[in-house]
Amino acid sequence: MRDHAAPQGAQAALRAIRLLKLFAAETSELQLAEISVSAGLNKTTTHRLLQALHSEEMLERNPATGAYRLGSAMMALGVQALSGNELRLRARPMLRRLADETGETATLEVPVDDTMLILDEVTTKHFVGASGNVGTRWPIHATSTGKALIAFEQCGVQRLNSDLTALTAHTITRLDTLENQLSDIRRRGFAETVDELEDGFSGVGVAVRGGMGEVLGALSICGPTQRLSEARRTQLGATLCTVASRLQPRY
Amino acid sequence: MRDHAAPQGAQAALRAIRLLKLFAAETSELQLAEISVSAGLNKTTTHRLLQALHSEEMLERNPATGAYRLGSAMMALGVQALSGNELRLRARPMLRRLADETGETATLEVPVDDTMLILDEVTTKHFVGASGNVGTRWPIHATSTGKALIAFEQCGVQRLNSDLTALTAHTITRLDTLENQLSDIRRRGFAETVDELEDGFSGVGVAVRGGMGEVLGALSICGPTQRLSEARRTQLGATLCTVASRLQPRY
DNA sequence: AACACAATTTCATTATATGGAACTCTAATG
DNA sequence: CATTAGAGTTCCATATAATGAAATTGTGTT
Repeated sequence: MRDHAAPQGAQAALRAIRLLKLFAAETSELQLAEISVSAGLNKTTTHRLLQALHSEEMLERNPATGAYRLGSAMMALGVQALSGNELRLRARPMLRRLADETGETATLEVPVDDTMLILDEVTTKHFVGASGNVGTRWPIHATSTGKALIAFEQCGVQRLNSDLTALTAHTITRLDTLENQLSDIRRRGFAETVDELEDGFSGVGVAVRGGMGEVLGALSICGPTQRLSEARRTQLGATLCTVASRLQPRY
Repeated sequence: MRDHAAPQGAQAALRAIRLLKLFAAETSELQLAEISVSAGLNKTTTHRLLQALHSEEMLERNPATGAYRLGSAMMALGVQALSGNELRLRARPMLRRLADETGETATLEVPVDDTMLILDEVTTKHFVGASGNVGTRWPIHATSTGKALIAFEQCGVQRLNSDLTALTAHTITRLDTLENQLSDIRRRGFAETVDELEDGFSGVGVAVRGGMGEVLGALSICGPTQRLSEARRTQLGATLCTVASRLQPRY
């Protein structure tokens, strides 16, 4: 993506993929006309690409309304992507321990465009399985994980547009303000979010690397701002850095 | 797909999608050369399409080997597809009841090309959550769910090639033999597999429909052949037909 | 019946996709 | 060290496939 630009000569393929991504939003069903507008593509072209996606079961259609939604092939590939994700498997026991030791919520997240996708989450309230936020996505600029990621990822900042959406009164909405934080994050090794994603919600995040040092995602510990004082956040940051470095494979 | 042919004028998009589908198999990482061969595409073309998929994070690369694997965007879309799937949500309580009442394993499955993807599964051994087979795919021709599906789905048989892979000595390997079963399945309302997928494993499956009668997937009850006598399978078939019809939304 | 808007189809033009060939990179071998 | 093999990447001319304007069909509402 940002460190690998889209190639010349694959416009149609890219357009199809970008159509698919429209369905990653909360709205599960979309009609041709709205898709065409959202994608900024001619209706005929959109129609043709949707038919291609439909013919391969990446999208299916609601027969009552004709609207498109993600299909069974998408499910199969998604499940395969998740179950093949080594990081997720390796991180689970560590997440659980983090949640135990801190009494807060621990998450593993990976970047998707300008968001962070929660891959796994362990809270102290339920130790059983994935909890409610797995699969949700949150803006990079408002999350500790997102900030940690772009601080360490090559060309990470390029994931963001110049206008950052305000989620609370505390959200950083200027790219240059955010960029000013990055060297500090790099120095300390962790990033923070304080009432930026949601009022009363704070978190600490660190980047997670693969065996060759490449940034794969991020870990976080998060909870009510009330409980996450600055001193505590610093402590949690140090804990997370230790865990992240243990999570990195050695070659 | 089979009832909707691939359009003219979307060759590149289709090729990209078909490359993605190569990663649905068990092998999680693939290199350019093998992908090119598997896809039957020129290496340059393959490379370009892979770059497109990579730039959108549908695929990511192992930096040590350069090999491609499914990426974070695939995970996000897959999770979205699963969580948006109404059938899965509606079927869960029924699956649990089925497993309780029968003492066997109950599954919900949807078709992906010539396979059935297990979307949900409840066994009597663990009532807690998804068990080990969710996300796995099995050949349509050897599963009760697959047979039930193609019996009722428009142009369902077109999902299959003329040569059906033998998994056991009992697997049906001729398309015409399988086609001969379909009218019987339609008459009875359910389909069976007996030692066809795996020796000692049998199942009963029924098609599941949406509100306009369109075939969405299938339900099954399965277990050791020893326990699933013909008489019992008939009984289970009737039970499944009742459940399937309760599962169908009414408009 | 008329109207509005959704979806689908047609077809001429040309932009984009294609693939052969060359090049670069990396690892293994003599 | 030089050579070889095979992986990945880049270049570029050509023609194929993609594009989109316009027309047609389908559906629901008044």
